[in-house]
Amino acid sequence: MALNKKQSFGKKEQDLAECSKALAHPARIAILKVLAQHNECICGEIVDVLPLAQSTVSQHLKELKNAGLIIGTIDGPRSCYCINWKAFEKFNREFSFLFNHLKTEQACC
Amino acid sequence: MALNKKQSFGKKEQDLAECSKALAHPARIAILKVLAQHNECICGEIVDVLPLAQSTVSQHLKELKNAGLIIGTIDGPRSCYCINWKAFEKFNREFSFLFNHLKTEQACC
DNA sequence: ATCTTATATCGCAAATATACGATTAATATT
DNA sequence: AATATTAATCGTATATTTGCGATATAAGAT
Repeated sequence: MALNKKQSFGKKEQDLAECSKALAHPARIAILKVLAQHNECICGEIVDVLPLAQSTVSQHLKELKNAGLIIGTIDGPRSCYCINWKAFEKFNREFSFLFNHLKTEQACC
Repeated sequence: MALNKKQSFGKKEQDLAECSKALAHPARIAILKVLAQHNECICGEIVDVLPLAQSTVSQHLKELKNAGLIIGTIDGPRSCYCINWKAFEKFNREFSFLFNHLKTEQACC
């Protein structure tokens, strides 16, 4: 039975995996790309650009928000999203930290 | 129906997502950590360290291998894995490239 | 007050991922 | 040749993700 074994791992491993999971879909990468390219926040424009239904895009946005990778603010009847650069830098740092141990002295393979 | 819409996105988005997906489980992060810490390749030692069955670990290793993040060579009756640093560097480069556009001039949120 | 617009949420179906025990394959050891 | 060891694969159950239409919510326009 696929019981949840994820909790058996350390917090750092879980956090990194969680963050990676948020990036694990081309639609969410595409959303981030759009947000990065526009200096100002966007909302339903993302729906126009992506080949997905509005409800699906909304769900992807929610996942990115939950992972802390984007920030969403309500602006009248519309929502405004933008990238949380601090979270990205943290991700990058954690990522590098974990694998910067023996990069130089690789003995095999 | 959850038809595969992933193919509707660009190759770069798909590749990045694919790579991220490989990192999207704490077990696989843990495996990579073990491989990074040991200068030499490992195999069933990973099974001893992780709280998972042998078959499950084997499956995770396969996914990491398919994503190109690790390299596996057969050494007699045992298998020997190690990190593919080049793939990691490529991932890091792609990742940074995608989000290094407007990091500095953030106007909102 | 009603209508429009923008977005989130719900409910569902299909697809994928996770996990394990059992089995298989391949090599060493006896 | 028979046995033990190591790891991959198969079959299966369960859990999670993906995707959409329909509906709800919330604010602005008429």
